[in-house]
Amino acid sequence: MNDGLYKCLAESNRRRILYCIGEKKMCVNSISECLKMEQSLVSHHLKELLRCGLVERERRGKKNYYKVSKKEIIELLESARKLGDSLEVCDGG
Amino acid sequence: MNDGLYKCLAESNRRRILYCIGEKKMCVNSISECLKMEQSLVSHHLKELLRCGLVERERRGKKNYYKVSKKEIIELLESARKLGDSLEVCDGG
DNA sequence: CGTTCATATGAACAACCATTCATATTTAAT
DNA sequence: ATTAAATATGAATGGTTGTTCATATGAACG
Repeated sequence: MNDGLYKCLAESNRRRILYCIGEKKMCVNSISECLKMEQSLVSHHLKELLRCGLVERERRGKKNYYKVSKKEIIELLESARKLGDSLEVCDGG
Repeated sequence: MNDGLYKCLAESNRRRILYCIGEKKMCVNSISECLKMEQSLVSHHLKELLRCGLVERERRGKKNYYKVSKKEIIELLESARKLGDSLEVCDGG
């Protein structure tokens, strides 16, 4: 069923992290600063992203570098965003 | 930000409903029977799908017919499924 | 070893969400 | 108007999840 992927992408901070990393490799601190998010929160989310295979980790010295594991992930985010924009959200009524 | 789309797709029963409807138009009862889900549950989920613009409703007599509002939605589900399958999920460790 | 930087972890809490049950609304037919 | 069929709604509940805070782990270096 692979609920994990969907659940993972459903969280806006996790999507922000993925977008932030993009095609680079980034350590936790950089992501944390870049997004102005608490370090521990970034860490928690990275753990979840790792668990679902959306990012990969590369330990180097003190720092841990993360990268998005497949370019298709960003592409998926892009098409979802476009699709989302094109939908007519119907609120209250 | 349009969190709605992602949140909506993150729920497996809602995805099942979308897949079930596919390119057809279906009334609540049919969906309910087809997926062996309680009528009220289907109704609740359809309401959410409607709210996010993922389905559209067509009232006809007693019955309400629902259809997936854009074919891109099913396509997105498909690519997400494929991507999900290709990811190496890393559990406990 | 002790210290510092970088990251991970765990507990606790609040907010959210899916499900169920019971009931209301709507439409059509008699 | 009554009844039945189809769907919607609301309250209640249990479970999940995001966030924070405090603390632990690990790695490098004096």
